[in-house]
Amino acid sequence: MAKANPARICPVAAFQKMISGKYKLRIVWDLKDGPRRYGEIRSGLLRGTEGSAEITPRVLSRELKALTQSGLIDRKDFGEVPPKVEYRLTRKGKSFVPVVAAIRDWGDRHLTETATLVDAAE
Amino acid sequence: MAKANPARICPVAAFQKMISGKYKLRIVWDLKDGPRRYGEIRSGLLRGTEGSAEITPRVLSRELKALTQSGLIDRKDFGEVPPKVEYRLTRKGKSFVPVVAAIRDWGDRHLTETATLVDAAE
DNA sequence: CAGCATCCTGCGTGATACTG
DNA sequence: CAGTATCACGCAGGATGCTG
Repeated sequence: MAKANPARICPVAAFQKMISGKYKLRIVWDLKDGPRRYGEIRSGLLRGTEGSAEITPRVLSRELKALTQSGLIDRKDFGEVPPKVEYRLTRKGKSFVPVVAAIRDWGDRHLTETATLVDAAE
Repeated sequence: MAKANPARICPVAAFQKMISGKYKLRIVWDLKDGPRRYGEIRSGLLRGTEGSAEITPRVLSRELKALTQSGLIDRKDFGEVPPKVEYRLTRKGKSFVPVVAAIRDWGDRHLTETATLVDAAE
């Protein structure tokens, strides 16, 4: 705890900041099975997104960059000519997967359909 | 692996939607110890928020309303004169606490201080 | 294929003032 | 005390078009 900061930052707040954006969590989840190319990630994100407008490169690019900066994923650029780039989880990213799993798990049980009010009765 | 659903909404997306907003997660966390009044929640949120501008009533009110609609918390209005309102976790909300705990836990280990790039090296 | 450059828009968040 | 009402603004996020 060599953190003599005036106001310790809340881990939850930091988390929210880190995964802010519609796709970050899903990207991490997608990468849990191994490295994926830019296009693969893009296609993968289309499934499961109801109305699903195509995710624009600008947005995806941004998310990937942010995730890279957060240290969750790693960008591997294979030489040149037809561009090929792979993204994969870093150690930190892998350690994060269980958390996403917990989120998915909970979401599966309490969200995704009827939910919202069902067991709020208590 | 009951995964036979057709146009299923992604649980992760649903989760993100549900906890969108800077304070929702922290509110839930705050309420894990028991019911709290509006003002208490408000004060509680100030601690830990670095630059921390006072959270405006408008925002807090909105978050609380959203959480109520999500079925995570419950609003209990004691009669009238001087207004007293308590918020507490519903069953669903309580079931959500462990998830937040996981998030906090992970955040404590990988965020909150230097982080960001430290072990991205791998 | 894997992006970047520009423009545009909605909404989340904050500031400020008022009320039952 | 526990909110609501208005105004204002930055930024996430989508649409299009271009490139090495």
